[in-house]
Amino acid sequence: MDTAPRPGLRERKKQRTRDALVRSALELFAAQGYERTTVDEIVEAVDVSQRTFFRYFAGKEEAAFAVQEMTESHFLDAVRQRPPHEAPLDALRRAVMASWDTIGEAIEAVVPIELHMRTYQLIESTPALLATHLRRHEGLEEQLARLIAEREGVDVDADPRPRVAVALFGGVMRLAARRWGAGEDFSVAAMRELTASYLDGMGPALTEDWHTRNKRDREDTRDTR
Amino acid sequence: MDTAPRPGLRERKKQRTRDALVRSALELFAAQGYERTTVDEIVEAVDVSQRTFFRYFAGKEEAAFAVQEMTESHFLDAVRQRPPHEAPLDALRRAVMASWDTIGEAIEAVVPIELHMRTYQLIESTPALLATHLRRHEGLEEQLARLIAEREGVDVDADPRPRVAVALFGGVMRLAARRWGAGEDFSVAAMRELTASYLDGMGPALTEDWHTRNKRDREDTRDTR
DNA sequence: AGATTAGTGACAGCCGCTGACAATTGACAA
DNA sequence: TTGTCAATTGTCAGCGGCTGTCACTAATCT
Repeated sequence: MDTAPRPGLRERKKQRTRDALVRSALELFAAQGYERTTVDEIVEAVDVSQRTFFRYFAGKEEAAFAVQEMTESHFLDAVRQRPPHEAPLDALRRAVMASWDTIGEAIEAVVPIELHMRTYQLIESTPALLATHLRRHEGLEEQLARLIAEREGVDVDADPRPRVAVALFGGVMRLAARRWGAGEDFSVAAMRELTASYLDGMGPALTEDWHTRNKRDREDTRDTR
Repeated sequence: MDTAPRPGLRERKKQRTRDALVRSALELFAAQGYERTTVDEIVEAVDVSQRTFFRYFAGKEEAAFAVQEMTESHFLDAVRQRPPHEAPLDALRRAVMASWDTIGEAIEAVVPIELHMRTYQLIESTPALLATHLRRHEGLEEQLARLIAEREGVDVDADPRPRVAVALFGGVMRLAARRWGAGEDFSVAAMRELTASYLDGMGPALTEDWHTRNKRDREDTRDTR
């Protein structure tokens, strides 16, 4: 399973340069904001040319999402490792919880976890980064839908249920993440609590009556003209 | 309620310039793609300076979303007009259906509807535009959540149910929109059908067993360590 | 009509990003 | 070791999005 015997000097050097660029970028972003940080500042701190930066990253944004990328593929792996007898939403929920317990070390190899947390806050509060983050999130949902469809043995393009389930799950996850970022407690434990509580709220939100209102017969809503 | 007696020459001129820029932009985007269209091309077709373009729009993107902006506020109005006795998800569903029946004229006043449709396709297929679209979508969800919370008389920050309900609804709506854009039939009727069918799938997706599997007892999933 | 104010055009300049080409450096064999 | 090849990098030039500044024109106000 270990397919990395000796990366070779060249490869190691590349990895070091890349990590240094990510670290330098995230530090500068956290210190002075994303927009106010120029690529020239980033490369100057690592002492490489601007052209080199753009050989490692397609754009300034990609550097900001380098660590996110790691956590996402880690989560996907966790989903793949769920036993097939678990129901879809159950497997997703357990995979989230499990991946948070083991992602720490991988992150720390590149940047301090605290910096990663601050980067997440920055993404949520910077419109340009938030937009890209949401697009990436949707890409992740697409991959999740295919995984779920495979688990359940259905055709992801013919059967809407995998995508619907993942959309519900993803929507609630984003809600929890947003609230976590807006709160005070940035610990993993807090995130875990929030996520569990929001996931528990999915069912109740679908039952139509919230306070004292009686259950009413749902007439056909297809056409209101 | 009509607070627009005489716009004045100056105001009318501004409106015409703006509409011309939007039309010119969307036509060029549709013809040659978003990225391959420069702001210089857009302003040349309207015969104004590049500086003027950036006085009307914060960026090239904003011109691409000018019509979307109209449809979104139209939908919000439709939600506000739903009678308060309707359950949240029911009101949202009916508001979508209702707003589609009346948005046509407002769009046509600026650009041909067919161009608006093509623009939507373009947004879905252009990564940079898709990202911004998703961020706008989330902004809309936030406004929806506040509306729903007000209708139901709950505190949007203390009670998670409005946001959860809207997240579920919004996620399913995006799914339908995405599929509509990927399909063949770009009529409003097709969109209506798709939306209804996806909304109907929300309930079934939450019930955990999809094929022959028996309902299993949900153990506690809060902690898997 | 004259004063005021809003909208515009022209110009200069920053920043993200890319193509092209030359220079450097690690990988591998002779 | 040394020479060759290929990968990586630096330098330079340039485009497109976007902004600040300032003078100029045209609509509005008195």
